[in-house]
Amino acid sequence: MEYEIPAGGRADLYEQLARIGKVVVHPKRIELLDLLCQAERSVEALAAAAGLKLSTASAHLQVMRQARLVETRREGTRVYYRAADEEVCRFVTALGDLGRARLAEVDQILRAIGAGRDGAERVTRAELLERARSGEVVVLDVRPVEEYAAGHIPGAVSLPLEHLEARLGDLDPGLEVVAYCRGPLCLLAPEAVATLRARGMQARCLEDGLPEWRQAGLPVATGTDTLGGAPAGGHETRLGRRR
Amino acid sequence: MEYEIPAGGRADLYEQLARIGKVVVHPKRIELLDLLCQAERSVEALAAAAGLKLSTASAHLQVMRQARLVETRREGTRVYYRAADEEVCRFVTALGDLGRARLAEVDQILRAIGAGRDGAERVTRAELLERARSGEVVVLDVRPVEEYAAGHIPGAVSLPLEHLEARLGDLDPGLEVVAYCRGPLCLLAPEAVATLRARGMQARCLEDGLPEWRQAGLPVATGTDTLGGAPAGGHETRLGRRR
DNA sequence: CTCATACTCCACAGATCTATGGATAACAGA
DNA sequence: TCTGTTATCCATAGATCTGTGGAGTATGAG
Repeated sequence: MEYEIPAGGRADLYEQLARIGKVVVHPKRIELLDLLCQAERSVEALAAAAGLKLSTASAHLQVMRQARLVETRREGTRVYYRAADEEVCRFVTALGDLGRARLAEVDQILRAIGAGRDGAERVTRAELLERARSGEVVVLDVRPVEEYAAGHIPGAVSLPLEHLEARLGDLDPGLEVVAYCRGPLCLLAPEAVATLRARGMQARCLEDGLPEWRQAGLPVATGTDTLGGAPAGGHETRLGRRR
Repeated sequence: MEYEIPAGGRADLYEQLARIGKVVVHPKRIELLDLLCQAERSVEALAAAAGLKLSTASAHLQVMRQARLVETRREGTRVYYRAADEEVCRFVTALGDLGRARLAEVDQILRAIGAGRDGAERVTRAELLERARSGEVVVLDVRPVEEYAAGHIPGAVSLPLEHLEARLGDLDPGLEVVAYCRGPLCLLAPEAVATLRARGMQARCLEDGLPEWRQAGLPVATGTDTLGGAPAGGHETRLGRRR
């Protein structure tokens, strides 16, 4: 059921753009797209992450595919979806930015849930680059490991929020921590920072998340060669002292 | 009928963003928003421009207002709508960019209608700035006068496409013309350039349109102090020799 | 070949959206 | 106050969208 090539004039142009609009008219589709901007995932994983039945998730994904915003890759019996293009992530970012700029409710929700910028200034990308080079800070990627593997700030350490408590002792108390997550609408990094500060550690959030980092043209590393969140090889690894 | 403040958690966040999505799910609303990114207009004018009945246009505008993407100003018996924010225009631009990047149909339509980049490279903003400073080119704003009045490139001359033929003689044949319009999805400038070239004149399109110019942080002039498109004060004015 | 897994497709009922004509409201001018 | 203009609101019928369970399909393992 491919889209036929439109015959008419200008009107069709906006009709085509509305195909994209159709994707972001449903909250769950925005959520799915947001997830896909972090890393590719199977339908099952997406359904679980967004709290959807499999058939429903699949249907949503078809809508996104018809708008060409996502593409698929088959691996055995499993189908992996991914954002089709960097431009797609830029669009999702723009949507989030617009939401924060225009909808007071968005800020209210963020604040209510706890993303309150509790007095803490965020670290700018420029500042992080400078301070990371001189080894003054540990950069913590608090997203799930799959997302870290799909792309992360070079030199960042993967430590998913769920494992933070367990590995607190491995963090060098002498170094400041800079945590980042999916972006300004994501609460992982703010929560991590709150936890760390409760223990008296120096910690701040990075402005925005990985997608924005990538969109800024900064380098992104892939793979999970570093110490993962799930302590695989015992606990003798010490975070924040790499080289 | 204001929106109630959401109580729940993360889910509401995407629900809020979907309010914005709701605006761009309908082709006519995208068209209206696109128009409003150029200049404010009355409901009547918008309805006419988009080919809608008054009541239908009003309904669409209400949707856009509930999403806080547009604001209104009353003047006598007439209500003027405008884009609420520069961020709104950025979002519309991002939508268009995504459409051109992902939907082959969009490019096809543009090409079919005649926006074919007929071999002609477009002028970059940087190049225009440089060449305009040395007075080598005439910058032509071929959008309707209202849009020119609402904002234009400083030094640009307003000459709506519909009046181009009539005022061809006023253009200095020795200067190259750079025409611009609403943006990459707009056909006014390409048509103007085609017309000029058919007369053997040197003419090129500017890359993108005024919204992108503004978003690039470049200066924008308002008002219509210059020679308008409708020859008001006779024809003795000669275009392209301003100082 | 058979079975299990991971998806996609389908039919359908309930909800939501759209366009439209006419009623209502706000305002300017006389 | 009365009238004409401009815009919003309302009821409604027809179209489209959503979620769901179950049937159908592709792939891999045994």
